[in-house]
Amino acid sequence: MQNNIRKNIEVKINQKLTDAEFEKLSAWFVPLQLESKEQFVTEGKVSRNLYFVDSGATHTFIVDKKGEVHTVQFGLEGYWIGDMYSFFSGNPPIFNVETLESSTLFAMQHADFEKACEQIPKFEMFFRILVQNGYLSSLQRIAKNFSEDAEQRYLTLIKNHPDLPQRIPQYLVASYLGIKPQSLSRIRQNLAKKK
Amino acid sequence: MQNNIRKNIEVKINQKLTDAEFEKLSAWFVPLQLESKEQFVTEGKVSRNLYFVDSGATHTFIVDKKGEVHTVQFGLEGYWIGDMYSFFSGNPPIFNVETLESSTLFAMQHADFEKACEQIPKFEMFFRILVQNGYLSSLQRIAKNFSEDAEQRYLTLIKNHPDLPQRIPQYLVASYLGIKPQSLSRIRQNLAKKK
DNA sequence: ATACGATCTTAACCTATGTGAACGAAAAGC
DNA sequence: GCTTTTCGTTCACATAGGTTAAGATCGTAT
Repeated sequence: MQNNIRKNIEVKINQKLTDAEFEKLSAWFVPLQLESKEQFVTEGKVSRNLYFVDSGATHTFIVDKKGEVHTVQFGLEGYWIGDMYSFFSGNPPIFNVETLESSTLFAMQHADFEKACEQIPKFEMFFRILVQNGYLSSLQRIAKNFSEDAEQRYLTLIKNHPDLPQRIPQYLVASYLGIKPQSLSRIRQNLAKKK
Repeated sequence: MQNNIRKNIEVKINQKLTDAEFEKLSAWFVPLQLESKEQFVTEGKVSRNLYFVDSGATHTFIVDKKGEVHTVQFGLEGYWIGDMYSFFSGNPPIFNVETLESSTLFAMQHADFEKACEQIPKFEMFFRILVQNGYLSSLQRIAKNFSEDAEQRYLTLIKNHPDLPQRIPQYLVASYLGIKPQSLSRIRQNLAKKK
């Protein structure tokens, strides 16, 4: 059942898990079936869970002072999501996370995460790599946001995730690109004309 | 000599290091005295070192296709810097790092880092926290860059680092804020008028 | 002290994106 | 099936920041 998790971990650490290791891990990942538009992590409400997206889609976002939504990342199949700050500190989260389609997640509680790190060194290694990669890619995203305009960022996004426009409402894609929906609409119009 | 490192680690893990632990660690941190404007990590040239800024200042940056510099982060006293991607993977770095003042750094080689993580669990814990914090703050920065204009970002920056304008050339502050030096100059002019 | 290069300022003009509003289309509720 | 939101498009106009270029300052080397 948690086979996607197994594959995901094995690819990242570039090693196989033994069946014994995987069985232990499996027990700590609780399946969670959600409908579309369910917000399961809310700014301010402690969430000591780490989630694996088995199928479906989510987005992690903040709401600014003007009430505007800014998407920090999308979570598609095979992504690990949640509010790491709340997960580790036990303080209320900084981010919100919501499903965008009906989704199957696996949730791991912080207490079980600690056990997993202690008992399965490969899992600890996996997690270190996960966080490192996330950190690096967010630094690169900061730089890209400064050096590329919205059109280029949009093209890169749909090149990397061709299915995204079909799955995710356009106003959320805009919020990920850091522009308004009308601007994304205009960009798409310009791109259509160019062809 | 490496006392700042000791304090830095102890604060982050919220525990004391024993003298024995600290002595071991000390041996793995090699002091490095650099002049201003020395580039010690260069995009493309493998750098398997992690650096602690004991005194001085550095900036981590990328150069885009147009040859423009984008500062990803400044490293002041007490900051940990370097190209984590190269450090862990052994591949060439994604970022460049350069001193902005004459600086005293401590460098830790990757091989020693591995030993430190194995032999001193508190160090491994420290490093996990360091990377997690970095990841979170970069995600927040992405969101802030979208929700605030350059003037607000500038005000926040100098509020958090009042000494920065005296230490760092303005064109680099601009590159950190994601704007051109002329624009920062204009923003400062507007702020002066407002008062 | 002088001279040169690097940095900062200012200003006029340009462009990408924001704003507000109207409209149509698609989706959701009844 | 009809109605009501929600979402996407388009347009006219506003604005933040980019571009270019000219001077003014500052720093450093000679």
